Amino acid sequence: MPIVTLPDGSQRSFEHPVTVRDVAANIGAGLAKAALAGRVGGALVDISFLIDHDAQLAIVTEKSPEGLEVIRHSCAHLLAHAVKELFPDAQVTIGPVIEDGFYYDFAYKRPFTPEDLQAIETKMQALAAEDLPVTRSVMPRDAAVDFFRALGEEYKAKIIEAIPAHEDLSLYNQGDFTDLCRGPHVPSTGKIKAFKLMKVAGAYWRGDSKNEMLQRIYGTAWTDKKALDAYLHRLEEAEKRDHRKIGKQQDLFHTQEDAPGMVFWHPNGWAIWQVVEQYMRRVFRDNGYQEIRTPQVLDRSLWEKSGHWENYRENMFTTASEARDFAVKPMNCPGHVQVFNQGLKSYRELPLRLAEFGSCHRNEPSGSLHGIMRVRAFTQDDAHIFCTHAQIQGEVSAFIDLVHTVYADFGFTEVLVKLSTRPEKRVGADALWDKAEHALEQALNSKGLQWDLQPGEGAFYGPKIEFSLKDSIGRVWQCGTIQLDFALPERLDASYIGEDSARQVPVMLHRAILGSLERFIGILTEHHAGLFPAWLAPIQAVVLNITDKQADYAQEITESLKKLGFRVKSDLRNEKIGFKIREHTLQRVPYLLVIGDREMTDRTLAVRERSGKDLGSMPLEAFLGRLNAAIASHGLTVLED
RNA sequence: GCCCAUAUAGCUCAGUCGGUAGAGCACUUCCUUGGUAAGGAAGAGGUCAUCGGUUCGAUUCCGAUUAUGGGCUCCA
Repeated sequence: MPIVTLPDGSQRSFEHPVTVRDVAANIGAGLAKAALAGRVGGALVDISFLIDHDAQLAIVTEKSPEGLEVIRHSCAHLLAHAVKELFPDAQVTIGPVIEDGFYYDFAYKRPFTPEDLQAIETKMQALAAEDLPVTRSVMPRDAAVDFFRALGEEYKAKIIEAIPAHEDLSLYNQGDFTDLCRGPHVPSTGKIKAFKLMKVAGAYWRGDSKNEMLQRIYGTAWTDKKALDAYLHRLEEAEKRDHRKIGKQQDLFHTQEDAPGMVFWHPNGWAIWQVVEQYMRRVFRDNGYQEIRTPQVLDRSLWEKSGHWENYRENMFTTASEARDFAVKPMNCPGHVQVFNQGLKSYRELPLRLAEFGSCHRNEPSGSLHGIMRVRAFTQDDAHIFCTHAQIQGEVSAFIDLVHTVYADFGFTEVLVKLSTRPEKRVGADALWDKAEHALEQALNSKGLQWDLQPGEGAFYGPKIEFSLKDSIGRVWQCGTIQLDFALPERLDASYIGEDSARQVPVMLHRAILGSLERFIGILTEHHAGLFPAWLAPIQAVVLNITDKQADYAQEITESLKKLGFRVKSDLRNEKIGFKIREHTLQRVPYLLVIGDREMTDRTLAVRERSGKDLGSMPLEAFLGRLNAAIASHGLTVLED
């Protein structure tokens, strides 16, 4: 005689065991129709699930995040169903829910074409229209292996074989299609109303590059057409702010075949770079770092000593001269240790913080290159802190504050933090790891920060903290990191004289805030959708004359602004003012300074923001006040656009 | 590196069922001196990514290479 407790605390008792569907119907016919699944206790179940004892129950509809997940999962099955109908000899593998949708991996003798995709989607729509009931059944593991093997589904059989023998498995059936699945699923295919297949791509079986390549079909699914359209619209918006597109439009940089994965910075892009670099240089200076510069190319023996030659040789650019092998540096740390090693160091000199805008080259796999976000030549805001074990926590703690300050200055207020601990393959004694992980944890907790633990994800030489920021459209970018290193100082013979006059090996902290400047500028570009705030904008203002009568005055204004250090240019072309305004607005110049006869007579400027807002005429000094305020605020308090 | 797709003017793209190509914008010249998102006219501009094959003939078909894009793997 189950008593069912609903989320609002109300209770209903029943004479017999009841299904989730029964309870929903008992509450109301509308709810019964809307029910997609149930949550009994903590577990998600089908609406056919039988409740035979007292339980907490929530009816899951499309209004809840779980409901949407169930729809997406069922949509993945619908995809597999359609593929099996159209391509009976394709084999199914797995089809999980992912952010915004789902995918399903298939093994098939030939690649799916875009036309296939269209046909599959049409088939899916037909199967959804049939509103086929989705039913669950249970089978012992070995029977399930035989069942799928009989169907010729080798991959599925392999998946099931990996499950312990004593377990029963649930199978879901719709029409002629049956798939192994934990569930739950929607009660019938008609509940899947708004979906679209997005793309087909290769994916390794079990995610291992040694395995064969399967074909993954990506799809998106939503509760209704409106939500689907909104999602597709979001994708379009994201595409509009693609840094590669904006980089071309605003003449920031280019890449070409001769230097894959390496960036040619144009004056506009380099202006942004300089702002970022000079800003970080100041951060270094104000926080006890000393900037250095180390060689680009170093002898092979150094890389052998550091261990890079052994582990990363494939990804290093090498060169040779006079019978010696060299490698272009993929990291700055070995070079920084060389600087540390010059002269005898005392514990009194620690912590020693050495910073470098280190230009590194890594021969990344060709398939992983992406615009300026993933490149082969990049520059980090890199620094290494040499310190004692006792200093670790203090240094990490100060760094956590610094990361947040810097991100806030760039307009990123939401920062996600992750702590990665010892991996299986590692160097250093466990006692050392205990201490190091503890120090990082303490530092995080002392800040009252929310953070996630990633067990086993640390580097082989030490644990690390990673900092990710969220951009204006909610995407997460991992940028900052601080990593403890117990191995490299020892390998490269770094030491200092301790209080006890004995030689000690310092701990080394690798740390970066922005990460790769190339990538960070890409992130900034997409974050701002090309509307760089005044402090970052490559051109901060353009002076426009109405007719060439005002050309001299316009030049004079331009020159005085340039002398004050602003990035300003004039546009004296024989064009109509509307034309010039359109061009520079499209170039996202923050301020347009229009000069006609009136302004020339009054010694003023007519100021227009790129948003189109007319600020009226003002003397140069008044504009300077405004520009300086906008720059100083980093665009964070002066709202525009 | 692996799978799939793509590569045509400075940019965005069309096109050629195999007979060496076209638009808009940009560019140059001329006219226009115009007050807040495109004034007008004329002109110039392409070894159709590279290399090879098929063919009387290839930008088009086939193959390879390179790069780019979307994924997968990787990211010290």
